[in-house]
Amino acid sequence: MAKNSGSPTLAPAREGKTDKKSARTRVRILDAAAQVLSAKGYAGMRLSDVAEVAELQAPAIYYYFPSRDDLIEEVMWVGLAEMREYLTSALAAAPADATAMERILIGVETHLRHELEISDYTTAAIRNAGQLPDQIRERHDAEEKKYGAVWRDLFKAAHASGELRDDLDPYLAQMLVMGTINWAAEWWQPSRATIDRVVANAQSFVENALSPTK
Amino acid sequence: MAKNSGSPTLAPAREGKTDKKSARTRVRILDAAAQVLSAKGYAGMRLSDVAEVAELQAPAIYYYFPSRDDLIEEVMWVGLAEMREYLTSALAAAPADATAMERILIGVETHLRHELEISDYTTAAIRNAGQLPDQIRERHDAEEKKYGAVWRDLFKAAHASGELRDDLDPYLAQMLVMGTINWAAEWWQPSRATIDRVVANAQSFVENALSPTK
DNA sequence: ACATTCTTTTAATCTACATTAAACAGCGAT
DNA sequence: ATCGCTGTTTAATGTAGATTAAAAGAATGT
Repeated sequence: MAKNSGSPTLAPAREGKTDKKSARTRVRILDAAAQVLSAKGYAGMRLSDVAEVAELQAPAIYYYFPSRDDLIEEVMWVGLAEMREYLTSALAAAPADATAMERILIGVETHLRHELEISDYTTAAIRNAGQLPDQIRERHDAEEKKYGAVWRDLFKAAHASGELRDDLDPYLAQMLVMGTINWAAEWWQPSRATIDRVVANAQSFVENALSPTK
Repeated sequence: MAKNSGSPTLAPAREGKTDKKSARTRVRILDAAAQVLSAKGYAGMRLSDVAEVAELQAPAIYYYFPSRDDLIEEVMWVGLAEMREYLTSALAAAPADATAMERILIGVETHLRHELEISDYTTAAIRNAGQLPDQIRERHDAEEKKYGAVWRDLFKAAHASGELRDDLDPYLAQMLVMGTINWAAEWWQPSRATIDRVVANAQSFVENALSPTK
């Protein structure tokens, strides 16, 4: 059930630390929190569980995070923020003459790969987005809006260039695509299909879902 | 935020009661629980919150449900079970010569309409499916499997009759479609689009996503 | 009016965490 | 070998919230 490979390298931006030794512990706690948060939910995430997964004692967490809520806030934020970084840099790397649809398919791939690799962060974010106390929710909502905006532009462009079937509302089309790819974190298991296969199927699915029939 | 219109008429099957007066209170509690469960999650659902929404005192809940977990189990179950009933009866009502794709689109419509109408039950089920204690999870998983099986048959049929593009894996295609429609409960708001519009867009989206390009 | 069964309320319990306090261990520099 | 800092542990503390007990309050039939 533990699915966190990568390093949420973004996180420590706030602190001025570029250390290595204890910074690793911090990440270990963050990963553990993502895992437990995803499995038990906002209210169900016990610090003792996080501690167990991170292999230390609960109060040690307070050395790195001022409170349980701060820890949760960071988990909720990391997945999304990283996701947006990946997406924007992937789009930036695309050839300048890429069509809107090609860009959307890049988005599908980037989103899926990142989502499935750090799925604890993703499912934590998905399942708990609605359950957060207002204070925590703010930062998360802001980040989510930023991420959504990137996608919105892609769909606007596709609509403008006639790459979107005209019986589809661009906003609804975007939401339907987001569902297609977000939901993957809920069902995907390495044993059922490789990430490559999922990506290929999703791209084909989305492209045909959106494109006008010639 | 309160979105429960219909009557989870299925529920009292277990008890031998066909009453009216207090049965209404029971439903009120169930609806309230769905709402709170969807908003706060399994661990975050306080009986006092449920009580407040249902407009009674917390201990009164114990008159109708043996424990918090039993209440939750029933909420998790009702949405799914009703959904399957709707789906199977809608499919049964379809003309005998309906194509596999037509049946899938019936499924899309049925699922979306039911989901968006009783969305508290749906989002509760979606968000908490992974967070339940094993005991509760069982019944839910069983029901989920039954529901998934209905869909699986639809996709098998579509695959067999060549109505599914052959670069799509039937299993993955099913999951992608489920994502498209399940996710709607997370973003849909009556203010953004009517249910009819959502249904129409989703059907068009799914049909083109799946159908071979002639 | 009264007994009986349903329904709901207020007043105790009891336990599981988050958080805080206090103490301990490693370790580099002096 | 001792000081001071970083990181971690064990031992309190406090509170929220599920559950249970006991007591009212309706409703219904007689």
